[in-house]
Amino acid sequence: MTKYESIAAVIKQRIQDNVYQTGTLLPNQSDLASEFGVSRMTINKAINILTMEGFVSSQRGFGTKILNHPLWNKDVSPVNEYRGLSFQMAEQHRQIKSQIISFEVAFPEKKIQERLMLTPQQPVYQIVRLRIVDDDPFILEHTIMPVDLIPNLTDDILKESIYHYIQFDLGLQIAGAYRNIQATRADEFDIKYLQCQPTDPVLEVEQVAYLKNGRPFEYSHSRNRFDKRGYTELDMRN
Amino acid sequence: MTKYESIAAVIKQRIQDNVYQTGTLLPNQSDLASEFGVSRMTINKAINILTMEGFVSSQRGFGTKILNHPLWNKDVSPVNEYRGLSFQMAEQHRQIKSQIISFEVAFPEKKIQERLMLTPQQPVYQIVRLRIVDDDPFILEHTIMPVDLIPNLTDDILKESIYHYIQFDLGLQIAGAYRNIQATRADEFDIKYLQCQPTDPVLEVEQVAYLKNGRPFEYSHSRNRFDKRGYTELDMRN
DNA sequence: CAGTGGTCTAGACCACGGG
DNA sequence: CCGTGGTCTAGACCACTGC
Repeated sequence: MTKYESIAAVIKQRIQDNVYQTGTLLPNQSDLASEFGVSRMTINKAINILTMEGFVSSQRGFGTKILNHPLWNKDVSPVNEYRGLSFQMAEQHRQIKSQIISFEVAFPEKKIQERLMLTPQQPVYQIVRLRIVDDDPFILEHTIMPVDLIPNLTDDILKESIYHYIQFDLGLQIAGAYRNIQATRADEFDIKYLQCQPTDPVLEVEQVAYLKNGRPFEYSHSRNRFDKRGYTELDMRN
Repeated sequence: MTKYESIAAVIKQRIQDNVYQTGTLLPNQSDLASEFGVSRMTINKAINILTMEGFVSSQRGFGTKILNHPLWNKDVSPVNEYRGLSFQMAEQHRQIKSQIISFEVAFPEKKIQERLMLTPQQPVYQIVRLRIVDDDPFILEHTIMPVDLIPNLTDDILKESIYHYIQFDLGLQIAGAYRNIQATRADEFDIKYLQCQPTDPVLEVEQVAYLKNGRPFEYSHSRNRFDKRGYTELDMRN
């Protein structure tokens, strides 16, 4: 934990505790620097985090205003998506189960070779999992990962969290992801496993996720029941 | 344009011109600092931008690797969403027309009062526009904005770009937006104006956009034809 | 005008990855 | 071990806001 992260956490707590009230201004950066015994650049970095997370908004020549946060009750940590669904649900005290529908190894198709930067000879896992939250089918996930990057994947890991395995057991660092979100019609798979009607829409999230070393490690399609789950984001800038 | 923004632009250009090649490492930050005649912190800030935009990925103790960018041909500028659809389409040399379906002023409903932080007595515009790209119906936008924040809105502005008017004519600064993306069924409006079938899915983006001064200035629902438009994002971290 | 945040510097120390 | 990027400092200048 760096200094600016700790300071951001303290200020966030003060906002939540109404020590700093919504609609008012934060103390100026110099005063905060004195209070925390750090340089102003460090305060500036802390405030940048809070800006990205949507808690405050700064204006040169004016000050830093505390915003009425649209997602107070939800998770807005900067690592949001990369802890996987398991973590998110645990935070909301919801029970998640994963049913493995298929788990195979094969050589990648052309499209996958391109997306994951693979040769035709590099095998991939092909995983289909049904994520069940509080006993209701929620998301049908089709995941493809290179075997050489993610070795020794087992049923036990798939039933828990792949992301936990990648980050904590393999020690790999995740850089980010590219996503495309579409609405589509339910297909036979969705009808069977998500228990959709044939005329139901489905929210489809296509994702390619990358490691810090530059290699894509996951290509996935998440098919979400339209009445159970949306996709929420907070997009704030400096 | 700040120094770190210019430097980021130069480095990005070198990547595009293959002066720095995909998969190799960038020169180290000290060398770049010498070359550009700036301090290393400035180089660091420039590289942060490139990281957020998905061009490079840094690892402490190793270096900064140039990534195979998933969106080379698309717009990844950091102000992506805030220039509005008009600007995006102009960049792709596509023709956009806006048909005004309704444009009224009214007192806000309860839900809108909450979302836009208004009293029941503060009037709002209620705008419905059909965005037509290359002569095909594309998006049906329901937009609500407070009259006091966005004065003197006219038909002419609505046919062009509201975002341009807000930023350039009114001089307001946009902080960001909260979005929720859902798949839904087509309703009568969609069928009539987007020329959907009754069984077609629709991609719905609900958005609340904020100014830097903390006031929400827009509540909107964009209903996108499922076969014409998805929602794409690049989500990279440090 | 005084006060604010945004940027920038020239150093420094440290954590980490690789040989 | 060395070289890397990440952080941090104590200042400085500037652009902008509001009065």
